[in-house]
Amino acid sequence: MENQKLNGNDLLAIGFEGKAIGAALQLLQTAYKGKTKEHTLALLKKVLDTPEQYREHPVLAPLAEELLVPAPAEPLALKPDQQAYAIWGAEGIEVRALNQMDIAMRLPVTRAGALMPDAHQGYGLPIGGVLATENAVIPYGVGVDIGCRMAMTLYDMPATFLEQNRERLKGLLVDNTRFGRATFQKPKEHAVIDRPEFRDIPILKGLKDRAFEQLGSSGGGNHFVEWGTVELADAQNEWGLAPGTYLALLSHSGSRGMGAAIAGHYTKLAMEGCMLPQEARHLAWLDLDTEAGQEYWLAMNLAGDYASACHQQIHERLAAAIGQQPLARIENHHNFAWKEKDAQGRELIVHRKGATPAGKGVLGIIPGSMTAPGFIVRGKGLSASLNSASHGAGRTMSRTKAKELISPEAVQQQLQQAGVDLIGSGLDEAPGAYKDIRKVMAFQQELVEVVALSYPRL
DNA sequence: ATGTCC
Repeated sequence: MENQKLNGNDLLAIGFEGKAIGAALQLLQTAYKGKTKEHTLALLKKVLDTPEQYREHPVLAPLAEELLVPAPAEPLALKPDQQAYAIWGAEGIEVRALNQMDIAMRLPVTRAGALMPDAHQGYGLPIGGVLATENAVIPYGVGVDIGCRMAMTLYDMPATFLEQNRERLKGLLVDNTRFGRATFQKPKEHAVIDRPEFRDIPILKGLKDRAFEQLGSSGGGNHFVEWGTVELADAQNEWGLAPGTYLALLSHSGSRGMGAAIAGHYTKLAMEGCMLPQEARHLAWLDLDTEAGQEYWLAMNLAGDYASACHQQIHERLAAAIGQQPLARIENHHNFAWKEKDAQGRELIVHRKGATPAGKGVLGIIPGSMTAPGFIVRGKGLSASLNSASHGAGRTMSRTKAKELISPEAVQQQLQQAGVDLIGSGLDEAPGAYKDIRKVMAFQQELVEVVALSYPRL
């Protein structure tokens, strides 16, 4: 009798919602008829609070199962108006990259952004995009190759050393680097492989063995290791080196399969929990207060340290091979997220996806192409750029288009003209596939000052 | 970018 008065509104009042209301009302049609309303409501409240305890219950199990179904993620709307952001070298940036940045500036978590002069289309955030969010990290705002970076060591070089030792130096590169799917037969130990994250974070457990196998290797795509000469013009340089010409080893690579697997795993998680409109779906974020967000942050940092370890080993092997200690070392990553404070002292998550950190006095390396010079730069700390600069020249055409349009003969001629011995590369990395680095540097004069030029040789 | 599709 009493239960005839118990209706959906009573269930809403104690916190039931959605399909669980129907499931509970259905139960009440057959069970608990002789019980008081108070008794039944108290029981239902207990099921609502701890449904896992009623999974096996003879009567309440169907309701418990309904309560245990995870609620579908709420679709999130983009803000109607995008926040303003600064662009350097806008005339050289493809429309698709601009459109992607416009969408990123409409995310509810976005607080600031900027676009670098080498920008081009990527997944979600464009390459060359910088995005500052509040308490949220976007796995595709970091990119697939987490922690991808540049590293350079400078060596004392008698004027004619490189020219007189081309074949020997080339041989040392072939012997001491690994590209594509090749790895070292016996990888060198490194402390990064013993990090506790590899056992504390489930996804990393399965990635440790391959990470060790790939340690010290470079991968593919635009990754390289090269000998070159550095023309150091700045007498007030950080290393106290005399202006002049130095032998330089320059490397570009990232976190190999490990970073790619982390990016894939957490992007999928983010997209499941953060439903965005189709045009923004790859910008799904993880809240840093959630377990997944904190895990990604730790895994991303480990991938960054792993990428750094690979460069360390590359440079260690080649320093040993030429029997010299480096005079100076420069390193910077350009696919990563950092916790940084803005001008108001507010902590933001700054994603740089193919952008060089350029805080005041911060050194970085911006490579040109296989024939064009790279630039060692010192950041000027411009806040409108979120303390960033480009991470290279930027592509003028897609990889597919480059393979179609560029002839091997044309590349040969460019290499010869620049005095570069190429050990190996695809046409998709040909100089013609990239913008003119000198123009790109001209666009970003207010972001960085040039410390030295680096000329690729072999 | 990526044992280049689980």
